[in-house]
Amino acid sequence: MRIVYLGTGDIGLPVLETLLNSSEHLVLGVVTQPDKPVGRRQEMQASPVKELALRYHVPIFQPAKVREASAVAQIQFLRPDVIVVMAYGQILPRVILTIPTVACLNLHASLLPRHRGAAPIQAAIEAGDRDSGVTVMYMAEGLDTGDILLKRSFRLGRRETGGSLHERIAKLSPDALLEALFLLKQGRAPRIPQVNADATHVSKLNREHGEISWSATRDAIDRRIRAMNPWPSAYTWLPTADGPRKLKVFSCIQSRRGRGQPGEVLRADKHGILVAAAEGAILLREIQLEGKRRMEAREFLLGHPLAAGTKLGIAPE
RNA sequence: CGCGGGGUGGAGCAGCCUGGUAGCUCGUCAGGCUCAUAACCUGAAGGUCGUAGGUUCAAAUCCUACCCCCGCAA
Repeated sequence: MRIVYLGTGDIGLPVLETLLNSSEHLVLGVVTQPDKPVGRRQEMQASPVKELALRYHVPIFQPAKVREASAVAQIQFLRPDVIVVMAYGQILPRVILTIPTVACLNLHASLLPRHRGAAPIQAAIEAGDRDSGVTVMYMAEGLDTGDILLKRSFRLGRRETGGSLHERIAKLSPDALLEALFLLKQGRAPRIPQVNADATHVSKLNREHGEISWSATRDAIDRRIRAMNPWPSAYTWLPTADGPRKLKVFSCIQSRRGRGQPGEVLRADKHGILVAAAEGAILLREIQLEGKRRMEAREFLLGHPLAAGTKLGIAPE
């Protein structure tokens, strides 16, 4: 089929690459977000999707707003059978949804209607979901409200992180899409409305979502640390002579033992830094002080002695 | 020129402001203690102090330029 791909995030790379290599399908063009200044030096950087499209010499479109008439006209001009959208980063106007002759599909990184919105991967882990996966749906005007074509799911691991789940979904998605396209071609693709009553919504993540609340349960803290790893990463505040400094936490182990004020360091030794939660405690394993590299807590303690009783999580004024 | 922290034996850090013997915790190696050990004791090896210039009798420390790592911001 003739396909136009809209995407920016790297979670869609396996999907796009599969389409590009497919003999069944033809990628007519790729629409992705404009290059943006990025990093400490604010250098312009292309999206990973653009890089991939460049290697395959596929026409690339980077409208500031896809709703602009010129952008819409360009997509129309390509005359796609199917539009495939994954992690594009802009809401599509109705006029685009009606361009493809067969279907306008979106791949969403959750089992809809659960976790509609911008950060479904982190949400699934933080919520403690048993399963996650990818949903292929027909796009509608609402945010992730379209009818479902198919879903692929799997069980979440006990130590699943945002990063690992992101990768699993990325790898699973090409297969889900190929099957959806196959069903469409055969004319027997299902169209299952979402049960709106079961829907949950997740807003776009910002950094504050990563702040650890030590008055939460140890399980909630563990889930947050795993969900935010590696981005935006969970963090707390470490008191120093120069005031509180941000301490990122990448991994931890729940501990049933230990009692103290929430946020209080109970012990700091080669096993890690044991911090009291509302009930039980959390053993910090892999951490990073701002300005420093990421390292094991054991390593960190060699150069930063940490006395029991120190209170973590007190933000600067 | 977006803001800020940092580069010191293999690892993590102190020392720099107020130039003048290279320090701490750990690791490594050897020996000892022990039924035994990731524990403890004793000893040893290992450093162009990011790079290149400059100031000085003397630079890890002061000045200049550059390279690299990281946090914020996007």
